[in-house]
Amino acid sequence: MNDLHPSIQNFILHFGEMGGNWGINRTVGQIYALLYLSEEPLNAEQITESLGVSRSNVSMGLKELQAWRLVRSNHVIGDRRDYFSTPEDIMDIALTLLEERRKRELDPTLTLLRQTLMDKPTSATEKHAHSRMKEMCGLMEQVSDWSNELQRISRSDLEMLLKLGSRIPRLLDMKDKLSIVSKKKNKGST
Amino acid sequence: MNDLHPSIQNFILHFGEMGGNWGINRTVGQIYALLYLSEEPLNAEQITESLGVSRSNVSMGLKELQAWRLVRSNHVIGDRRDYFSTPEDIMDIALTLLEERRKRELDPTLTLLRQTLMDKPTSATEKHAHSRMKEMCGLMEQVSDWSNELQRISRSDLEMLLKLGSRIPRLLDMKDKLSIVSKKKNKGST
DNA sequence: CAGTTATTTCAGTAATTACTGAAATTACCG
DNA sequence: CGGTAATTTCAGTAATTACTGAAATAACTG
Repeated sequence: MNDLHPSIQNFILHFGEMGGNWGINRTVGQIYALLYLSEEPLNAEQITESLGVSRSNVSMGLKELQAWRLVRSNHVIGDRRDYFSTPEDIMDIALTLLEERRKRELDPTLTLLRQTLMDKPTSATEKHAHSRMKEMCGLMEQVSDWSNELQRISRSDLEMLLKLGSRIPRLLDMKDKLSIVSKKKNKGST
Repeated sequence: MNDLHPSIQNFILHFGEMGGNWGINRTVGQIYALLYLSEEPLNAEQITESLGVSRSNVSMGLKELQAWRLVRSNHVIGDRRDYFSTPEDIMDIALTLLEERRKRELDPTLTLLRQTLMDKPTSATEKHAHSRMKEMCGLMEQVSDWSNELQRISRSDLEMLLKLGSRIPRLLDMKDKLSIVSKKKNKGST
């Protein structure tokens, strides 16, 4: 943790502290931050020294980050050690994060909801619960679809979409107008 | 936890277990699930009985859910107790969740990044770290803008947007065509 | 304002999660 | 193979977080 520039230290410490809010622990957050800022890939020993945590803790942290697909291991010729790095492209990182969170936070609930909604409710209480679950399921499916679509579309479309910012309503307005136009032209093409 | 229909029980238990992935604890997840499915608002005592946890634990859980703005307290005339419920509209709930998560997961990091990026980097290492932070900051700002925009737009626009699903590229394509048209007509109105 | 009920706070404890160091395993090398 | 370096595993422990019950506080009521 020493011998790092203060601004880099702060970033690493911050990621450690934010770990709680992000569902990862301190060390995992710090490892990620260190690798994210590092110019070249680092081996486990270097990470251990930089962060001042145990070698085994680093090993477990790296495993978790690899499970998240946020860190990958590279190899250097003539060196038996693993070197770790984060993907270069910030957009890759964001998409990975989005997909992994969908998998962990949405999918299990969606599965449960779909199963539960197979049965017809009987009592009034059940009917109400059933309809609440249906609303939740519907929304989660839409969010899940969006997430999947973002993974699919071209990088340039993705960047365009992100840059939209406050111009979203204007875009939707265009959509309306266009679909009216195309309806007139060729009888309703949603 | 007894005297609830199995499908309701499962939902509550699932929310409890998912708590870990969502950054809340088991009890808080269970309280939310119970209130979400409940036909009418419940008081703390009823929640205590339904879930089989201590009264004080329920009190703390409700406090946390209120801090998240996911649960509100209502009052019944001629009854001194607080009754708790979740907002009816699933879209309200989703927007609240989105905003609270932005506040907790994005804003603090954004603040740190902006501060750090005020200083000019000197060494090569620092320069690289600085540029990485800049990329992260830029993306986070775009995501944050989107999140804010979603809060602002009309409910019908929001629903339209959510329903888009796999038609996103088509929409962006329209945007392109339109902006070309308007450029031709009145010399560039980005 | 004395009595009653509802709610919150908080110190102590239970449960869970994170971390370490030692031992085991894996991967490579001559 | 036997030797060595790198990595992982895991039992034990430390640290953190969640939960409880008792006591304090707050909110009403006659």
